[in-house]
Amino acid sequence: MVTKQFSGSSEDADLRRADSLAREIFSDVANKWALLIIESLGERTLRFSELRNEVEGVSHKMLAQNLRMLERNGLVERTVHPVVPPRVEYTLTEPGQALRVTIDGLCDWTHRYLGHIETSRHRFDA
Amino acid sequence: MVTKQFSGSSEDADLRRADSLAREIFSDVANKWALLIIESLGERTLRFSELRNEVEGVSHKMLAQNLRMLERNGLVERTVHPVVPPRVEYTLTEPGQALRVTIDGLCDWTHRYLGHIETSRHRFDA
DNA sequence: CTGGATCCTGCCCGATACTG
DNA sequence: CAGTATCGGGCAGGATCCAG
Repeated sequence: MVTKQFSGSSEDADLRRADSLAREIFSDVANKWALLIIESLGERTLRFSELRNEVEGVSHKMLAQNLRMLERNGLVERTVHPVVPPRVEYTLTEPGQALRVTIDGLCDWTHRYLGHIETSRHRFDA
Repeated sequence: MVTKQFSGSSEDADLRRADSLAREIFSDVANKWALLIIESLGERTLRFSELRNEVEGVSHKMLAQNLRMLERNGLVERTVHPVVPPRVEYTLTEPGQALRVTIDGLCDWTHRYLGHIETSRHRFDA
């Protein structure tokens, strides 16, 4: 075994670690529910139950799971009001807002090419 | 049973159909492999086996599956050269290129906030 | 109302083998 | 080389129940 690192230097290791982290984040973010949640939040502050209504078709479990994930990554901020019944509010952080901008781009793209895609599908299915 | 439509007019039906189509497209596109494939393609033209090497970690099956899906939606163009062994090349269409631009934004975002996210995770995990 | 924990089902996806 | 079909294990995700 070698004491020194392989191809050389800890910079390579750092780069590899950053890459794997980027991949991880990419996997977290590139999922339907996360994107829809962020898009629904926009610049508003919403409660859990409100989000449940906003994000069409999301289950209780998926919403909770993704919100925790987004909170962990620092994309949403979770504030608990010590009242009964409990009131918990979610809002996008600055990184979250930045991400939302790119998601807006994705939505724009979807609507712009809706027609192209529909006809392309029809042709393909024949 | 009613002969007339519910809330009225076929425009509502059109809107609902467009929405469901948009959701469908969103689900197709908001998936890790599709995004990575599009990003890898960029403005190049690549063969199946080349894509297999480019997109780190993708399986034969997932690559074929996603390529068919992208082709169906008209985001990639598939050209078969009638030689042996067969040579099949993939390239982004104009809608595909447009989508790639927004994905680039996503990648930029990822790298810009890599640090934020890492520290946020660390704090959260405590 | 928020959000865990648990069970259970269906499907995703990897491995493999087979055609052109 | 490119692509499809099949099988099987594992995990995603819905339903439900409970706790604070």
